Amino acid sequence: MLLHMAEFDGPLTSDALAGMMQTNPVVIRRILAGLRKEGLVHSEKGHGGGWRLAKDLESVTLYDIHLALGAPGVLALGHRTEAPGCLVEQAVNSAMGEAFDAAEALLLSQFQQITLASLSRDFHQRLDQRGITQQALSEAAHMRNCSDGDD
Amino acid sequence: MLLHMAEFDGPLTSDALAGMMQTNPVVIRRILAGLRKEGLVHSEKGHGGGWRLAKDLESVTLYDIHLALGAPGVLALGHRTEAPGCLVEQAVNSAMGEAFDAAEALLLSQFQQITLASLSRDFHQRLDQRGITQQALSEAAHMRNCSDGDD
DNA sequence: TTTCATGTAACTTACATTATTACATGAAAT
DNA sequence: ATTTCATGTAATAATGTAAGTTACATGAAA
Repeated sequence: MLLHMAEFDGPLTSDALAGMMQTNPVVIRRILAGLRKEGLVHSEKGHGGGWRLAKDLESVTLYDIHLALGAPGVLALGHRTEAPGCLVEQAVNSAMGEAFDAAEALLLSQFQQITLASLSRDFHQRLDQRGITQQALSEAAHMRNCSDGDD
Repeated sequence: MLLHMAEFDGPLTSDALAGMMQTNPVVIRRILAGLRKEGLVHSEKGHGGGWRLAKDLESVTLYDIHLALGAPGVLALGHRTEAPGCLVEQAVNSAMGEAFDAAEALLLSQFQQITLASLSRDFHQRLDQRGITQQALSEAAHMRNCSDGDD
């Protein structure tokens, strides 16, 4: 979504973004409200209002976004109990916890390497390969980018 | 659950296991049915029936169990669409996919290092630290191990 | 003053997981 | 043989979480 905002010149409304992301405007607002708290986006009310990126593409990583989204759990396999009385469970949690921590650390360290700028470059490369000219970086072009595929 | 079975001398019924795991007997059967297909456990009907480990503790790793459970997704953050038309989404999926694959590979490689035997050793170490004698490795002892804590 | 857009709370829907019920199958004890 | 016990499995219900929706307040520009 941030990349879509990056391509568009001017603010994008929750409605427009909801159309791109195929979801509800309120869902967009909920998500972007979190990102705004971390200074990633900026919003304006009223006529000509909407959402706008607040930072340079080079300075925002997937890790920043992850944190801004509340650092949700990355691993689907979870320990049930935090401090179980069962010693068997303690042993299992201990061993799996180490493995989980290592995997999560690796994932997040990679997130820190992925900037919005790098993703944007990749996106434009794919655009060129598809043979679409750079002329129209308008909302219409965005819509096309998102619906031109096979879905 | 397999470690509980390892400690107990003789077959354990779904009911007994459900008590230990604080869930329903049918849930136990469903799970263990999957493990049985991979040869990890064995079941017997009727009087004196129940569930029993089918393999040596040294020869079973968390990875084996993971596979036997159907190799469920390990990562909670997922791509929505498999082959999206949106080029932005393609770029994001590509970058995140690499990070995910690396993290998952690391986690599973660690699972391969963790055997039931190693977990059992850790468990017995914790038992000793708690000062419980080895004398009673009966079901009663199991129940105590699981309820003696602070939960 | 109207229109547009965000800000939020409250509520509803949808989905996946887990739990439960019910009953069939098979094995051992009586 | 028949009763008892335990798994095997399908069908259904309950639960919890995420997503979607409605409604309305707030603020800004036309």
